[in-house]
Amino acid sequence: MTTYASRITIADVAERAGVSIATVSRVVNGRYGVAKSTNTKVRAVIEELGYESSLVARSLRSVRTNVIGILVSDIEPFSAELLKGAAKALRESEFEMVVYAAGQHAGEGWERRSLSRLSGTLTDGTILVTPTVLDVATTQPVVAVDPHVGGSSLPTIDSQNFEGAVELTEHLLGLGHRRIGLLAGRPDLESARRREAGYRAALESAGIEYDPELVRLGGFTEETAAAPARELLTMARRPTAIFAANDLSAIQTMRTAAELGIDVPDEVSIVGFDNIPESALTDPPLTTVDQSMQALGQEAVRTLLDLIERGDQRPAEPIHITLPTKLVVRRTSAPPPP
Amino acid sequence: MTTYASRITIADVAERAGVSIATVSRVVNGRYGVAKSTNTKVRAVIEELGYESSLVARSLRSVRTNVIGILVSDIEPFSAELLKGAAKALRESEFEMVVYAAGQHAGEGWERRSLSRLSGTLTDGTILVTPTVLDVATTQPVVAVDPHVGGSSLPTIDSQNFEGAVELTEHLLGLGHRRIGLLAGRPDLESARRREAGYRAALESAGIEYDPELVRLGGFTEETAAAPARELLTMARRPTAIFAANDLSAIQTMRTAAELGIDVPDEVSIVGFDNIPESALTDPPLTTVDQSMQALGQEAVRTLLDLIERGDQRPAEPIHITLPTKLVVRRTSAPPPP
DNA sequence: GTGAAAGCGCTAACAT
DNA sequence: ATGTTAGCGCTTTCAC
Repeated sequence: MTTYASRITIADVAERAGVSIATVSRVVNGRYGVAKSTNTKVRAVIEELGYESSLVARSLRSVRTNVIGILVSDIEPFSAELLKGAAKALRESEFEMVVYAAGQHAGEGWERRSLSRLSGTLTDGTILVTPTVLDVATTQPVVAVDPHVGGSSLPTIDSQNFEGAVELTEHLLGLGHRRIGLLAGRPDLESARRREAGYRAALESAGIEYDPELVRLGGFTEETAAAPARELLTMARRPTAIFAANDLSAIQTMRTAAELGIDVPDEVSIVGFDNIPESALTDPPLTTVDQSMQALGQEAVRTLLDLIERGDQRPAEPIHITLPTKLVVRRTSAPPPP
Repeated sequence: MTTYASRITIADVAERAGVSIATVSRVVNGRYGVAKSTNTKVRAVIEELGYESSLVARSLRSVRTNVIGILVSDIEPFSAELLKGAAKALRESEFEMVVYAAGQHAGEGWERRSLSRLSGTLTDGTILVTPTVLDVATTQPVVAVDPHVGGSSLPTIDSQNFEGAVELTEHLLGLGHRRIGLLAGRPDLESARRREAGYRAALESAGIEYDPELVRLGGFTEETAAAPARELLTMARRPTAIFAANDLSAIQTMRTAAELGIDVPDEVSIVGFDNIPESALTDPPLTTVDQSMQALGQEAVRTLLDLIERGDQRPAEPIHITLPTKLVVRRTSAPPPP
């Protein structure tokens, strides 16, 4: 039942080495103007005591920390993939990263709160993942990934949501489907809107009239998708295919279909969007659109580091990078039942 | 080309509200002894200015931050899964989390460095993921997940590596394999050692002599596994099955087999360990052992929060939680060629 | 009920 | 070459 030891500070090192804390700081940061003998002695003490400067205290004082922040509302399949990509991109740099997950504190405007809590200190720049507000007063470079609202002045990275949705819908049309349900995301999310627009555009090109009856709001989570998925699946004239606006809601739709004893894909085709790893694990594996979440993360890091290097200025030109999507045909899509 | 705005601090709020910063601090933290009218006024200004206290500055001063830290050397499939689990467990608490990824700075002893940089400030406690050293002088509660060395005094969460390896090896034996190669992890990693021990124990029970010729060090990464995998696959008398010590090296082995034109599983069975999502995406999907990385994360969070609640003392009894593993038979394992 | 002031660990002038 | 000092933004006594 020992209590925890107290942390070793720069003062401990200074005292032990018989120098001032300023000197220790100089040694730690490799500044010029320290006698070789002093340097050696201080280094020895640092080693002996196992001292490591506190990122927190340091960041409070100095401008540059060589750490970037990635703010997510939660760590789920989408953000986890993105983080893998970000970490990969960071490996080639001198930067480290802190990920801040707001968790259940992620109510409306979590990104603004998290941003003010971390930015301006701790980090040299920040990546906002699927932020819901974008008019953040920033102290530092900020890059938004897949923001929930469009038309931002912030540098933004997203995917070809519209094109992907068109391709996916055309895939269903090509299989012979004419009654295609849409389990849409929330209308306040930009990516959801674009996917819905793609769905409508593809229908229109095929000369099929848009039927609002076949469209339900599914949100982007399993919880919110359950009820509307059930509605779609239990309609008198059931759609022969359902396009769920993301994989999580597609997976939930498959689950609901299973509960109702409806076979996928023989009785109804179900397709998603994102290509999270989990989508390949469903039974049968899900047909979806790959939006390369890792690439989103990599691109966001590259853009941010570039902005940081560039110094304390916003970019002259608005930055808006859109990455390609790709149809991934697996086995939940098939011709409609006769 | 605007420069970035400067951050709004407690002083800005105080000035605007015509009170001292101490009062603002009291309001922010809900302390007693603030007149109702003052409270209202200060809150209004906070709202107006969009002020949010800096986690960094706050943590420097006060003990409790309601934030836990998770230290990983990198974000890859294993740690990403673990983070998902941790985030899930955190949703039921009032805590938020910061993940610190050391990235390329993750040399020997990264966890000690990262720990001193973050702990004692910023966080109320820390989870160390696959740390290589364990004799950390801690200021706060620390929980280790899947540590690389055994026999630690730190609270530890890991999986039944031994039992899982036994079960996996018995699966191969049951299919009729007698020459089973092992692509082992590094001997300095506890989990790798346990898996190897399980492999040997299963062979022994089956009355098969251990053949060091069939064992190669594969490390736990795709890069390090490539060469030894090739050695195993190109031996004069090739093993009929290969047990790779984790999924990443198993996936690399499959890749190498494909390059050599060796069919999996008809000519050689390949199995892994971990059940990362990627393991189900290989062609054919990989037979492996599930170690429920998400559960590791959840359990680590629960243990840590418990320690934090308990106050500033180390637990009286050593904590060591071992989670069950489960064989996942997919399609890379089959009877040996005749 | 509120403000002044000390100080958390550190860096960056400014002295010497 | 080294030390002294002033903060960074915040919380917390201690006065009033």
